[in-house]
Amino acid sequence: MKDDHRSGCPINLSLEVFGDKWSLLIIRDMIFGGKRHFRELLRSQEGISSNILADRLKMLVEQGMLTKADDPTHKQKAIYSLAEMTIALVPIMAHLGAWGRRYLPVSEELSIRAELIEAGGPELWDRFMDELRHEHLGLALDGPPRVRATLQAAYEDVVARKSRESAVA
Amino acid sequence: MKDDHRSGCPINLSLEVFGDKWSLLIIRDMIFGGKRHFRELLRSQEGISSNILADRLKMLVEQGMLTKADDPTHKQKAIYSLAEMTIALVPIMAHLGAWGRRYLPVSEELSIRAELIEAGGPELWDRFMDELRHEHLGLALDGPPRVRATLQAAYEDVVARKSRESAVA
DNA sequence: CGTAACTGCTTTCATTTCAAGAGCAGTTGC
DNA sequence: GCAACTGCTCTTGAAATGAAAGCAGTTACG
Repeated sequence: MKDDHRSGCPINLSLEVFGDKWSLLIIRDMIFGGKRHFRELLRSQEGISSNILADRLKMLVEQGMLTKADDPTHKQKAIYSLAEMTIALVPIMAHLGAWGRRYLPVSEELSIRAELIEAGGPELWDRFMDELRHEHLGLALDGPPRVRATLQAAYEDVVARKSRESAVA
Repeated sequence: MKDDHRSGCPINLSLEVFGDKWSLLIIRDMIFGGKRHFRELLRSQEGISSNILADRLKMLVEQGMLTKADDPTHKQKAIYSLAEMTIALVPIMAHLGAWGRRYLPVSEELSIRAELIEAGGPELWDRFMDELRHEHLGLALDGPPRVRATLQAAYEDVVARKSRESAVA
């Protein structure tokens, strides 16, 4: 019915799911930024516009990458959650970040997370994926979550330091 | 001058380079299909059209992902080569193929390569990357290249088997 | 109770990109 | 000599994108 795929190649099919300029950024913000709501996702570094965001969220939900639920705390809020297949992208995000850091003109504050994730290696990725499964899928987690908090703290340290430096200059 | 990037985030910058529906397929065909010429790349599984192919090749060359040279055997032929930064995408391609194979409706013949690459693990990837460096960058390689040939043979086996099966049915 | 801020979108419209196909100026093999 | 091949380019219509404004509520707060 919906099988209008260009080919059955795994790489092609993957690109059909998130091979555009925005889908992976939304997923990035959910994974590393902990964002769950429309208005949060709208405040991306790159300035996605609301119609595109709405469209991509809809497609990602249709494709099983995300799920959408009502937020019990607010009748108009929707909560988006990562599905397992999206959590499984963490290693790819890690590689992608490492690759970008190595070959492209990244900024320091926006690549500190990528640096830590690269340094942490597969063990950190697994730990992080378990945290995400806990947050988004309700699975048990032993010990408190800490990976994203650590990444976030490192990011804020860099921002604070840069702010101090530019104040001096 | 040309720094009109949406942000300095490594993932975003990576997407600005190959975050579209075609660039990675071109790279896939060069890496796994051994394609080097325009007309070869035009015969992709997915049917890229010539203007898009021309545009993407131009952009990939501009961004340093590929290099273009005259083919000594034919005055009108151009040879495209992978740059190191593109060879460095092999692990990402491997993960991407593995992910697609796990979560998307891939076809058997087009995913056999992904299966072998996943099974081979980082050691196979490194070996393959050395072969690519040999082919595209002229670096030394000890022993004969064999990874792509092995992948190709496996692909052809599946195609042959499927052809036999459908002949019976 | 009033009101300002916030909720997830939708609509509009101009601009850009994509896609299919035909065509082209040569080059090559036979 | 001629058919097949070379890497593209051009044209044309369709589709996607992006900025901005707007909307029908809901909620927090004084």
